[in-house]
Amino acid sequence: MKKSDAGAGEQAVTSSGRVKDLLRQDILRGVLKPNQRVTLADVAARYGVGQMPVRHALLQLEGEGLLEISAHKGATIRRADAKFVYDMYEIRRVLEAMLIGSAVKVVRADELAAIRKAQDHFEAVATTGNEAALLKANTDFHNIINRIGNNPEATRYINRGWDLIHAMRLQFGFGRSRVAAMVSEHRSIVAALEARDHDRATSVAEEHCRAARDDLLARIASVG
Amino acid sequence: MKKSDAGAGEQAVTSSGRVKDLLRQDILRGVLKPNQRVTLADVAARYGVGQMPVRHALLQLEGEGLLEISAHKGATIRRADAKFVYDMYEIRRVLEAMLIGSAVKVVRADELAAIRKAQDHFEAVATTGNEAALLKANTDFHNIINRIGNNPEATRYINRGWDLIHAMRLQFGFGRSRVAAMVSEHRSIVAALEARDHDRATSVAEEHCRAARDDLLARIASVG
DNA sequence: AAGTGGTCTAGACCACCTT
DNA sequence: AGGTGGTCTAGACCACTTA
Repeated sequence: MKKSDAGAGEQAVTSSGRVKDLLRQDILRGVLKPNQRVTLADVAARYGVGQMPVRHALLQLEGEGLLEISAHKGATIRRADAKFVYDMYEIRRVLEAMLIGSAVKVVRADELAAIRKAQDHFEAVATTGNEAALLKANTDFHNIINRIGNNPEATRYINRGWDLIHAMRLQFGFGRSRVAAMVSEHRSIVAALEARDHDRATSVAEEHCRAARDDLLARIASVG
Repeated sequence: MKKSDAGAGEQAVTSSGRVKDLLRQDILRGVLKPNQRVTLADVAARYGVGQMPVRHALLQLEGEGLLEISAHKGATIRRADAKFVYDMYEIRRVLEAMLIGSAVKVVRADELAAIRKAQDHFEAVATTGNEAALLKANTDFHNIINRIGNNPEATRYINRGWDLIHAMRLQFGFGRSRVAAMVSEHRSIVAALEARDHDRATSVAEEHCRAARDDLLARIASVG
């Protein structure tokens, strides 16, 4: 973990970095809704900075796929419809399958322990009903496995733009039995990794992804 | 095709858009080499604009994965080693397999005709030995198929950052028999699509990608 | 035809890396 | 401490959108 990284979790040292993180949070928490316009003056006034750092932040968030900018017309939060959700989960499905397929061949005992620990934490959070914490624990679990897959580009792609999906998940919540299913699917993933069973690991990971996708799409459809 | 798009091929209407395209070309043609620092003052002077449009262009290119920016330290062209090439081709392999798997189920007769036409053009260019034109014809061929896969996000991801790979390909060239193999592999892809054979289409596409990867890696290794 | 809002220039400021 | 070079402010300019 380099110190100079101004990534999502770390402390931003520039104004534009701070604005970027604040905007990301606003998107995640639904303060900024899909399809909404974002003007330089508004954001600059809200956060007490000039327009330039805001513009830099917007350009970077555009690169992450969270919003769209067109010349002389400004930025709008990317609108995320059912097709977008479906497409994003399909990408995640094949990339995670690829990564777990690589991971299963090289995973070490201490890495398996870290995965199990993340899963224990996930199961603990699952009993609390705190969906924001659950989302984070789930992300952590998958990121550990993905990183062992040893393809940093793919790991980046998987998380790119995913904040939009997380925002929808926070808005629509999980289906009634989905949390319990997640726990059990994660256990299957861990078991497949421990058995170093390549085909089972990839198929279980793909099924996990499809189930998450279908649950979210059902939640979206049921609300309208 | 929207007019307001300031995308790669179209006419950029802003200074930063022009600078972005120029920088992309410079990366592609090897004027800017991997690992090289890119300073605002240099680029601004070279293209006769202020530093701000340059900075905007750099931020956007960072989002495309072509370079890295760290706060107060500036931008460097992303360095692309053998592992990076391998990883990028792995991503392309699984995403293109996914897309052709979708495409084979929905492809229409007129789309098949367009694919065949692109392949005819590719074969015509293949006889000329013009590698830049060959690269473009190859990209066009694959983009047509990918687009039929109807996952715009995935299509975007596939092309994201690929300029770095193209730059290496232009630098190292194709292996002796690679061009002929590309022609024949493309024909297999077209045949699988025409037969609407899902499994054959995905496996042929994956093999095509692996062969391209191994050829480029061999070229890189042989030069040193 | 005016208003809104994005784009660009010039210059001040300041973080980082030398000597 | 000085130099280099990225970051930010203020304001002019101009494209796009109302009426």
